[in-house]
Amino acid sequence: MTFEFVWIPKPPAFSLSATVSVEYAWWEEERYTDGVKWKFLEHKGPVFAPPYEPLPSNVKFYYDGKYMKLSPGAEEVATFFAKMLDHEYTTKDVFRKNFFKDWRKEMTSEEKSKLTDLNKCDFSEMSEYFKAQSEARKAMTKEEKLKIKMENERILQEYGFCVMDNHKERIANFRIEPPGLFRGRGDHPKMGMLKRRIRPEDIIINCSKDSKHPKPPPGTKWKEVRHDNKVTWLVSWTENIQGSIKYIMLNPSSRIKGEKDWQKYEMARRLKKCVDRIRAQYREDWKSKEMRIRQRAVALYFIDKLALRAGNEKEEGETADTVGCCSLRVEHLTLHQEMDGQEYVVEFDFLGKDSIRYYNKVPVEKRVFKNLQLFMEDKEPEDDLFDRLNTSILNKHLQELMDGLTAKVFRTYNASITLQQQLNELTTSEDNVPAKILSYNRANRAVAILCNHQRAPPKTFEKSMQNLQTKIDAKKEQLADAKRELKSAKADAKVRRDEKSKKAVESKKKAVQRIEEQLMKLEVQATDREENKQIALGTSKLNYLDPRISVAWCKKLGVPIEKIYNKTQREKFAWAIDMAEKDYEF
DNA sequence: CCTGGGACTTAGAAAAAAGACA
DNA sequence: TGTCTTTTTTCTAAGTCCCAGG
Repeated sequence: MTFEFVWIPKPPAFSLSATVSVEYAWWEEERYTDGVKWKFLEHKGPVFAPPYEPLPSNVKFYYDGKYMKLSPGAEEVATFFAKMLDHEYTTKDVFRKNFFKDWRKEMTSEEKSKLTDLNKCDFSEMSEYFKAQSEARKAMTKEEKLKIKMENERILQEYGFCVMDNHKERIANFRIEPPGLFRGRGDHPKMGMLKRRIRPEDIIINCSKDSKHPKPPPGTKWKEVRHDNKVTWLVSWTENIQGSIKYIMLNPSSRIKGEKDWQKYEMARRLKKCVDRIRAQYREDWKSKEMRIRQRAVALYFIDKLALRAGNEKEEGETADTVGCCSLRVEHLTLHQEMDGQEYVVEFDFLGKDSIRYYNKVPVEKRVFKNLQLFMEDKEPEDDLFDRLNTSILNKHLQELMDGLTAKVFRTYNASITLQQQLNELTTSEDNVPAKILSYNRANRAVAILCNHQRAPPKTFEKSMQNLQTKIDAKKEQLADAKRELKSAKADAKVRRDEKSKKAVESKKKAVQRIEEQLMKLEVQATDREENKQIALGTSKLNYLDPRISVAWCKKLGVPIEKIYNKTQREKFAWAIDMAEKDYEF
């Protein structure tokens, strides 16, 4: 098994005190069973955001057309806004209002009394300055770029790894989030608020007692150093926008993340074994005389059939207004007794996680339809559809149906089983490799559609499609030429009847074949890209599809694993690549 | 039961790096 | 060898789910 990290040849400036090996197969070792996550943990702490560098004096800020020198604190916050000036965010009312309110808190009392209207603030010189800086960065010489790269590599080597139980592991996010303006997604009531700078005094360090504790920067102190081996994080701090805790944790390639990921798929496979029983049960429950049981059963049906998320309650006004299954409101669905020749159609239209729109028209069984009518009766649009249900009730029920079962397991299960089925349906061993990969992507796509993984169509999508079409046209012409040449070579060979012309025919034939193959590849690529316009495959690949299904498929059909997983993905799924044989079944 | 905090997974956008192309 | 395009990596927000304490 190869399990590679990128090592630079020179030794790091600092070495962790334990003796460790990097290459190891954690999946061959024994696991903790008692909630203990590790016995030894040593790391160097976080990397803080670079301190603020004041603007050069020739970069000016104007208020109401007049130059104004800002105090360092106010200037820093102003630069956050200036850096986003080209972004749509800065045109939004809520963003501007929140920003201005927080900016004023950083101003001196003099500034506060002068700067009273954001519309009169002119950040354009700052904005130009930052654009020029980023241009300058692009235009740096090779040597300068290399120097920066080396420095980053050094920091990675020093801070990017930790030792957990005899093994050196990669840390995922060892850099503290820099200060800036909060960018929520969708209609977020807090967009534009100032995300404050994190100092050592805000930081809680978690490591083992017997490790070399990380040192805070000179002249500073950590908030706390604790030794909690029931959790996996190395560093935490409380963020000021929502008041939630942020963590530094390990990379997906690490043992601690990998084991959990593996477990997740094993849980989904357990669901596979009893899903028929559970489905029969909730169908029975549609008829229950108890409203709460009916609601629970219909919600579970949606979660199973449509792969909806559980839908926890959210605090109103604190976040964007989004919902999942249990938090659906009456206004999010429309019932159609009959639609497009189908009976009992439910039209869903709501914003889900990340304010991604879920829009779907689904024919449902009569009993479900009737239940929905009942749930919606005498309710206002903004009322909860499932007023007798929440995620806690639902999960408690699921727990009783199968040990460890929760709502999200259905998403994992349905995603993985769909991939497996689609791969079986779409691929044949006779196909060539590009055709197999197109089929794989289509199977992956079916899952992404099920899970509603969308992306904004790339800004350059149309152009990139056109470019590809141009290539295809050129290739077609090239093919026509090659065919013509082949024809004349054949005619020539017929007249001459010598070895040389025969050989010429053969080589022309080969050329035609090669070009045909290239053309096919381009056409497949075009199809793939077109179908992928608004669909994001990455999320399902990384979080929902049992990697062993993909590994087995590759092994069975002779597709190199690199065609399916890039380097990062291969690192994350090293366990599956090592374990799964071609006959693996989810 | 209900609430809030805590720990962890999942998510798309944006930035950076790599690759293709002129 | 720079320039444009595509892929990969980084970033951090936004979910899920569990648990403690009232």
